[in-house]
Amino acid sequence: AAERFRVHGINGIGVADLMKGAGLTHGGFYTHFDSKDALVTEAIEAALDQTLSTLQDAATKAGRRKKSKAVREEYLSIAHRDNPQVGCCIAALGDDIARLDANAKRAFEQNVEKLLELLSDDGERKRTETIRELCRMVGALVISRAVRSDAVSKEVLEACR
Amino acid sequence: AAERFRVHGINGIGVADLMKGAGLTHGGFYTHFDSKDALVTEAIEAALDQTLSTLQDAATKAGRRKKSKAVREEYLSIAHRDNPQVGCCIAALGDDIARLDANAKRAFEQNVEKLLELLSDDGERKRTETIRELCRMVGALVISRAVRSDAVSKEVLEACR
DNA sequence: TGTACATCAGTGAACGCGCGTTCACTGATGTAC
DNA sequence: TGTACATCAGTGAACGCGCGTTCACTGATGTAC
Repeated sequence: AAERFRVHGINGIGVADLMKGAGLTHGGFYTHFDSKDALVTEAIEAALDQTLSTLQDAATKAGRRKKSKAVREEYLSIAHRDNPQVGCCIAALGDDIARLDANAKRAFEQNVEKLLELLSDDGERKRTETIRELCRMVGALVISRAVRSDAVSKEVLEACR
Repeated sequence: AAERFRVHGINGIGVADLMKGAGLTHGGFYTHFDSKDALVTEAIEAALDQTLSTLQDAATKAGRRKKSKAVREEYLSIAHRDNPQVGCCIAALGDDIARLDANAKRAFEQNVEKLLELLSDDGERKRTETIRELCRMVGALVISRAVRSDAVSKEVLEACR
């Protein structure tokens, strides 16, 4: 579900399709979740965590180089643009999350804080600066996915990288 | 429709509701549009134009000050955050547009180019720099709307302003 | 080890509902003579 | 000016469909004695 929501949007995929994707019939869904909304909340939390740890891995592998640079390059890669199903929720579901309830927004906010920490180079950079960088990264990914020409899409990613 | 789509998302509002909002019944819809998709395309084009001209007005009123600064301040205002129905489509519908067909994406891309021009201070700033600024603005608005606490939301807007 | 019963994830038909779309019809307006 | 007809935006019932959700039932597994 965490993958499908990112690809199709929250209203773009239903319970029956999700269960089919899991190799089950739709009826059994409610043995596991109270409602689709409950699943949405859990799926978003899972997706946020998953992408965070991908970026943390990129930071760890960076070795002596600045962590923020490694994170930025991973985030603004063509691979990230082309694989929203395993990518950042802020970029893939930001608009949907803005319409969700406080629970989803709280999880989202906590994730934003963790990303800011990851971009801070162990406290070396100012919070204001890391906020700007995160915003730039998110905006770049959204625009690079919504633009028609591949040239402009790549130009946007590169400019922000 | 251009307003409702920005508030509820493209899948979040239907033909019948839109027609009711116009004071009509749903049946007459197809006298004016071939399909909901056709309306979506036209509505997005209209919304893009509308927000562009709001920002152009802000630039014009700026007088001697840098236009880009005036645009940025208008874009990253609390008023813009709280009124998506008349605000930027990139931030309100970016995720949805990424899932639409080439027509919508072309209109979107043209609008991005116009915004970049508006941010260029009559060609004074480099394209790379204006791209970065646009991405930062879009990301900031998306995040400020999806975050739970008002304090963090305002902090994000202010950091990018 | 063997039988009886309880548990419970999963099935699949069915629920009411709203979706996008179609269509026969209405009734106000414009045009022709 | 008055009558006859054409046009066409808008109406509202109906279409098939997929949605989220419910529920009686199945059948595999675990537990008790």
